[in-house]
Amino acid sequence: MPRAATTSDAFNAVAEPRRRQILEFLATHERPVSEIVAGLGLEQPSVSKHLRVLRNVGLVRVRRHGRHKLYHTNAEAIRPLYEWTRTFERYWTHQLGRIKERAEAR
Amino acid sequence: MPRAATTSDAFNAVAEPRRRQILEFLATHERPVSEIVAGLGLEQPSVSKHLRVLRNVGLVRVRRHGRHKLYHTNAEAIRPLYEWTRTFERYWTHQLGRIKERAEAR
DNA sequence: TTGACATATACCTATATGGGAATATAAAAT
DNA sequence: ATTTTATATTCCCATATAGGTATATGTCAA
Repeated sequence: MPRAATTSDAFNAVAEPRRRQILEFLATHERPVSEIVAGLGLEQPSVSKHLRVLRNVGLVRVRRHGRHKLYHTNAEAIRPLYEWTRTFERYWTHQLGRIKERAEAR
Repeated sequence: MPRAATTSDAFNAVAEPRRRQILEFLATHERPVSEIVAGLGLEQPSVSKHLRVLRNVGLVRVRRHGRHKLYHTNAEAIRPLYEWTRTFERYWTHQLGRIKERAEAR
């Protein structure tokens, strides 16, 4: 079985560095594709493809404006990733947690 | 160009659901491979392979104990993911942020 | 309608899977 | 030394890329 599709969930979509860049770039304002191309120095078809993946998992939203399409990051979709990583917070914050953990392991 | 290797960074390693399960399972105590196999209902070779990926990106640590190998999650390696997702926090917490953002977009 | 601009899709290619089965390696037990 | 137990690795296969190039679709302008 091959790896899961990038369109299967936000975790997979975000695994690609360029897509993370795009999400950062679109977090503050909505922007047309051409600005992403110019801003990040990527090929236009490449950007469109990444946007498609991001759109499929709900990480970005679009609206038409004239002949442009304005994309922006939908932060809500990143939240589950945040929540998941956050469940490990206690394990890196308190050294105590680790020491305790090792004691329990015996 | 194919997708980046799962061993390239934590983002890629964590994109696989089973690996996330393993990380959760090994967060509290260290455990031998056999317990992961039994606990998550996966094939042993599959678990070994996932552990290899996780080890390569520093998401888990190992130590020998008799003929067992005890694995445990290295939460520190998850922290960068947490930090990255956290940068989007203001965009989902305050509705204000969004309204402001839309105003700026014009 | 025709042309120019903005995005999206199609097609091709090299590559990295992840699972399953079989086998290899390592270390304790007898 | 041999056997048993615990993990790791190898091989094979179907599949999903991500980039590049060319082309299609969509929308406004003249």
